[in-house]
Amino acid sequence: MSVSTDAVRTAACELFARQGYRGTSMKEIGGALAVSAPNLYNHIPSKQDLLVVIMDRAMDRAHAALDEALAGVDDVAEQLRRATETGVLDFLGHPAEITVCNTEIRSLEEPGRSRIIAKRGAYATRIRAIVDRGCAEGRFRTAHPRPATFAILELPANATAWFNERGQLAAGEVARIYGDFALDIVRCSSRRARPAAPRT
Amino acid sequence: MSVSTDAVRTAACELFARQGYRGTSMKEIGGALAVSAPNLYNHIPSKQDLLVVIMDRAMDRAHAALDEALAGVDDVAEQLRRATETGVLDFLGHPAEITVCNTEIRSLEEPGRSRIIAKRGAYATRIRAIVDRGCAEGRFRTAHPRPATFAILELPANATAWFNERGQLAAGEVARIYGDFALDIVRCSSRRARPAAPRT
DNA sequence: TTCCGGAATTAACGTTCATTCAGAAACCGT
DNA sequence: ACGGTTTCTGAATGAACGTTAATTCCGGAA
Repeated sequence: MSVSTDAVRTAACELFARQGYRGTSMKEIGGALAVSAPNLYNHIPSKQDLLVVIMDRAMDRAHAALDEALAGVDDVAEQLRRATETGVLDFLGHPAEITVCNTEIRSLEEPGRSRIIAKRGAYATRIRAIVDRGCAEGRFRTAHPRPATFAILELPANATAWFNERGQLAAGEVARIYGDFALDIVRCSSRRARPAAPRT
Repeated sequence: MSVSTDAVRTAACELFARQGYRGTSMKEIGGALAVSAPNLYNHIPSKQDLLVVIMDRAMDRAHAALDEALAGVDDVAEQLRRATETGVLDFLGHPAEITVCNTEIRSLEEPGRSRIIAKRGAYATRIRAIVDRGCAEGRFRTAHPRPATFAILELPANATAWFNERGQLAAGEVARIYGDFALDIVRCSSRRARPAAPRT
């Protein structure tokens, strides 16, 4: 059976996440697929392209997940909760991609770099808009929407960092906990009641 | 004037933060000091040693800053606030060191790696102890002290990430805002009143 | 059976890198 | 002005890297 383009990207993503882009050689990526390094070039144009495509897809997936999470939701507190929960679930479900996104932006070369940074910025802007609306509507009482937005944007990455150290919590519970953190950070006044999670 | 060991470390730290450890060559480090690459070896034993010492010192400084911040403070909420504020101020004051600490652990080789990871773990344990005590005393009402601790540990790094994008806020204000975030996250019931900061 | 195209390999190229070494240059107390 | 020490450089080394080239292998279509 032959090596597929996606298999190369998956193996590369795993190695990039663990060792970094520059710390991973084409030989290692090939080795993960029991294949020689030059053979990879039958399936992908370059090492840099691997990185760009991995990040591009992860960003698109994050945007799509946010679209779906917000569809039909009007309450701004519920929007923020869903956005955060979706982010956490997306991150927990694709830890390697996310690690690469968070640590290898500096390994990107133009023109991919600008495009991916723009996508990341667009995501931040969408979250920021929710926070601002919550403040405008008086639902969020924080006096610092900008720092709060940045803190919230980092929550999913934070969940990824320690999740699975021990397997005590299910992903859904983690997502709910972090959704609460987000509402705590903006000082949401009235939030919808949720069933209590077990103490962790 | 001759190149000092500390000057090499400072220049290396700046470059490591911007380009990554593997993405920075000894020639570049020398170039930053207007000096040849081989000459660096008259002042430092190896490139890896640069990374280890940078991280080691940053960790020691963080521990010392926490010592000082907690000295003579008994109230657990005030402890958490001071710990967070001190962390933010330390990070904002040494952004390059912190960036290196947060992104280049994977570039560490043994035996330095284990030692530095242990120091990082000890710091996390100290913060965790504060959160646990606050919960035990009933001051913190969060049902999830473990995730809360991890979220709080990331706050200083988060502040560093966006600080100075525009110079609107002074470091002290940022520290106070993040101190509030920490208390929000653990759901601290009664917190000491603070003068209001300007809206951001 | 023949033939073609993709998948794979080995060899090789040019580059970059960390590090070593031998010696030049600069500095300093005398 | 001198001798010794420190500081520095250019040349060189061996290894690793991304990538290209030439070639072999194999499965399926004609």
